Amino acid sequence: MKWDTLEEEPCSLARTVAVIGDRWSLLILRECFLRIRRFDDFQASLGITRHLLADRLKKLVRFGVLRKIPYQEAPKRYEYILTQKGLDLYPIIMSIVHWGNVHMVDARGRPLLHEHKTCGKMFDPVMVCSECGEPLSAKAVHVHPGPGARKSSPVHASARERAKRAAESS
Amino acid sequence: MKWDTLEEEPCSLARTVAVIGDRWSLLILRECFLRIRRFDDFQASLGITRHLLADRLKKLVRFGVLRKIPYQEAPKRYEYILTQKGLDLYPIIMSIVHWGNVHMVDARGRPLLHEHKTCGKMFDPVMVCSECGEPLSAKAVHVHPGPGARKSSPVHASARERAKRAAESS
DNA sequence: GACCATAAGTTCTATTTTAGAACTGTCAAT
DNA sequence: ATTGACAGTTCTAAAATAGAACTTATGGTC
Repeated sequence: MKWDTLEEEPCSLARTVAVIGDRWSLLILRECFLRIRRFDDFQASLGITRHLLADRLKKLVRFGVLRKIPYQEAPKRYEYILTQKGLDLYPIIMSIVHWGNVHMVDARGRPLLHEHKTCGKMFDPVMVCSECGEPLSAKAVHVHPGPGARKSSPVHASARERAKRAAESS
Repeated sequence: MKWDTLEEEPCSLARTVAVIGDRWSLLILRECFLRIRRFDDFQASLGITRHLLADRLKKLVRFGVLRKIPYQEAPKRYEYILTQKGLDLYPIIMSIVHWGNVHMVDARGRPLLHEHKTCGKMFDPVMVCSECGEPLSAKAVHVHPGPGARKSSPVHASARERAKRAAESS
């Protein structure tokens, strides 16, 4: 696959993967949410090569997730800060962290705890339905093609047929 | 960085990135949630090379996200289905899809719409606090070191000092 | 019995990406 | 004049990926 065409796929997941779907971007964004803003600080705290860091920051700026803000003239120096589009990635980051908390912790326990300033308590993120407020599970969701759907199904024909037969026989 | 050590980092995000943080894994998992289960079907609907698909499926099985279930003997054939650990990735998938819906759609609109069977309405996913039920934003969350935290801060010293000076001067 | 199709991989080479280290340019402070 | 901070760029070697062909096992067709 050509990764520069992924962002044009008729799939919101694929388009988001074009932005954050490599090994470094999510780690860089984690640092952004932890208030890291400068090139050398990203480099030192992540151990990423400078080459790749420059490349990824450029990509995140191009996608409008980060913005370069000058913090000094002579020599020109910039900080990388999250745009609103970048801040909106927070639910993705939090759901990833939460899955890691549940399924990937070792005996020592969670590396980080999260306090909700609004209510003052330690919390976990929960994903709910915008309409009824109930927690979401994969089985309770049905998918419909939207206005931007591709004509042919993304599902391979033979798989479609098998699914159809299975539905008929049930 | 050696990617095989990422899963041992004292960071739940890094450990999850070890599982899903490459370009193909999330796309493979999208297919799983759309009921794709067989090798050739993954291959045909994604256009991934067979080599890489075999590799990624093996990795997802190793991490306990997918399970191989035999569906025929002679010759032995398997289907790949989501385990509970895999099903628990649903909030990550949904938050990624939602971000793409909001920030990456073109003029034609969303490729997919989601209906919540429980309430019967089209919905968007919302991330809320488990304790008070309020929607979460990055600014309303404060991070504390947990029992599994590393001794030294993940934040580079010079950045820490800058943050300290900034806090004192405010 | 020879031939083709299905399915789930494996093997091969060529290309692309990444790692790791060194280097560049600009300015401030000593 | 020298050193250090900062934000990159440039280089080569190593690793990952793409793309296509091949393998193994079985069942059905001519």
